[in-house]
Amino acid sequence: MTGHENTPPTRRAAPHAAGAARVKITDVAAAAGVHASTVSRVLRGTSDRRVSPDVADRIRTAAERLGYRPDVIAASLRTRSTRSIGAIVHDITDPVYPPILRGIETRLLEAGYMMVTGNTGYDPEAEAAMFEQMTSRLVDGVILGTTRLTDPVVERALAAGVPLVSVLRRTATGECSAVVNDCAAGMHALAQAIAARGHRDIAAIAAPQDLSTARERLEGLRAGLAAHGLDLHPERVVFVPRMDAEEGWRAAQTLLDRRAAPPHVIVGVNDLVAIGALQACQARGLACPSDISITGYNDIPLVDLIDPPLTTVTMDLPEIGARSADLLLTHLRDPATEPTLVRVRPELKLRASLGAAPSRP
Amino acid sequence: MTGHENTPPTRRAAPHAAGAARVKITDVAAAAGVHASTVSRVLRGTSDRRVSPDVADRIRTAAERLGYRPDVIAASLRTRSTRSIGAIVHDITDPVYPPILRGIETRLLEAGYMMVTGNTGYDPEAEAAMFEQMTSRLVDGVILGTTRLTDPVVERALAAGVPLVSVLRRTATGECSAVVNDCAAGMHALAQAIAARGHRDIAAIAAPQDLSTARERLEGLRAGLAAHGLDLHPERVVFVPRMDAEEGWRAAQTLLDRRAAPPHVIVGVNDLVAIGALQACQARGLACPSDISITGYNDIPLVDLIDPPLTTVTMDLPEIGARSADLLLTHLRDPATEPTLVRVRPELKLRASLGAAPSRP
DNA sequence: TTGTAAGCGTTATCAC
DNA sequence: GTGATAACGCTTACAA
Repeated sequence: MTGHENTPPTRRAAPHAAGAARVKITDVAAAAGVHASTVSRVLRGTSDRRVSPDVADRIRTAAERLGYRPDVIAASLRTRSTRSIGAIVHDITDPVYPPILRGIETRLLEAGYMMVTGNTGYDPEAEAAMFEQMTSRLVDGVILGTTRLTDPVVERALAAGVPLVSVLRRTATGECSAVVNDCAAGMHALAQAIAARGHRDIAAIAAPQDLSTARERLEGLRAGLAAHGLDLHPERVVFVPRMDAEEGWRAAQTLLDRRAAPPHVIVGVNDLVAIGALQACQARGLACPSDISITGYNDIPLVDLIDPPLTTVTMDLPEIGARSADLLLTHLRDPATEPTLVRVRPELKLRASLGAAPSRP
Repeated sequence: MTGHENTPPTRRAAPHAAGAARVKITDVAAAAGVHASTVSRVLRGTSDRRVSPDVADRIRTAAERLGYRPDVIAASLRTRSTRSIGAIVHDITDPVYPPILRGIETRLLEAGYMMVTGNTGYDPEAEAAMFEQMTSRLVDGVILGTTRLTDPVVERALAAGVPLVSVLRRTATGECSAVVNDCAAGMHALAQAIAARGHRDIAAIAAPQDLSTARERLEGLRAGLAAHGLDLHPERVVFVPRMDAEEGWRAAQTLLDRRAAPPHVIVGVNDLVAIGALQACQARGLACPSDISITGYNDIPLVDLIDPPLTTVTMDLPEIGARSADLLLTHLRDPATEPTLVRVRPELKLRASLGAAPSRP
């Protein structure tokens, strides 16, 4: 992993950009014997004004022959639209994001937009910086996957009139459009399954409550458990700063250290955390699910194949991405569109990591 | 994936101009009592001409007070640089790509560049279309993760003088810079481990040979096996069109159908394919590794936790991404830079999915 | 139906 | 040191 070797050169073909000057719209116009504006009208397909078919043909032929491709930057300067949008996420290596981004991109391409992506690593300052960068007229709108319940970036977007859709998470007041998973519903279903298996001592690894997902999952779990006469003792809840496996491991250690007896179940705020917790338990000699049950959320790839297969909650991430793109495109088309909240219903995936309650006290 | 040309112009979007007109450089100039060009000099920090400190201060204060942020599009039109680069991959939901993209983005942000991403779904036409879109002056250069051994996109980039670096894969002739994993080395190590465990009947699930990764892995495997007196019978090789789990499943079925006895080992071209094969074997009642061994490549997240843990080859993907970004930035700074090939050495990860040869014939 | 001309906001290149 | 001016390549009222 450390040993790199640089192989020197084959020979370079031609010098660089210095070469062929870009063919521009006036070149096409000259070749077709018309004015640049006519070329623009034809190639852009503006329907308000028609051009005669033969002129149009001549222009298209010339453009083709010269290999003309419009300079999108120049066009953007004039039209005030870059036909690209920004997507900001915490960490693209969190498996929950790629399917969402894929869904977004697919829909955007259909609409002729490009996608600019940015990772912020859970750093609010990086979130703000990324947003500023993107909205220096680089993008027409933003899809925000880092949204906090009260989010400075969202406020900034609102103040600056930047079209913005929140994906996966939402703000407290719903002043911007969002496409989210119904976390409460997912957690209710999970709580029901936990109660049905006779578990009484429930623990949770929760995440910062300024993210709607984290908050709704914790509250949903509490409410769901309460419906079956169960609760979460404060000693049985640990908060992690980031929702990854390493933090999950650490949190599980904390949980197990707090009391002599391990809990019956550890409910992870997401799959990565649950996997970290699972490893921590196994490292301490606790077998899952016979000694302890563990659950996650998101159903990321391969959690159905680990040992034991992880009980989790699944959702249609590409669909969530696609719908957020749709929503943003709607806002772009009509800035007066009211903020909308789209909830996508999740589905419980029962697997072996959630077993029957152990016969311990 | 192909039809993303023009959408009928619904209504000229008035991108984020909800109300407040953007403050522009002339506003700052007026507020500071200087000319716009002076503002530009100060804010941009061009060192060729010095501005008196108090004027500079006045300008910075005014800019701050007015909340001025330069219009990057307008600047790009003038400077001919957008300070963003494009990253093209087959499929961002393939876990091999996110760490690479993360490495690329980190390095780019440090250098003040943004990243535009695009997925092509293994479709050469989509690759070409994406490249054209991006290089309509939207990006200064491209990092290509879809590179084929002879690649029209690379040729196009060369002809058009678009700075381009290939990541993960490379072309046959090495006419463009590339940062790759040393697949042959990885496969040699794997072949050695296979031979050492007494396996004789080796099968492979290979991928299209127009990708350097696929070709080098297959050839590396062949060479590695040959070094131990083993070979790959043609009946024991299946090619998949895409390197995902579904195709791996299908390919394994094909392999198992071809002969009465299953092979001792199935070597997957990557982890996803190996996982699909593993599931297919298990579905047919073959236990891994007691009845059959299976190996992958890439060491994607969680393959160490599945049942059985997957033997695979790992590499430093963020490093590969970062180095490709470095290389592109170098080409951007000095277009005369010679094409360079960087090889990153991989490391074998021996896990339970590779066991001893079964005692069958 | 097509041409004319005025920008879009910034920066490079001159003057002064 | 600072200001004036002319692009950068394209789009779009408006004129013809």
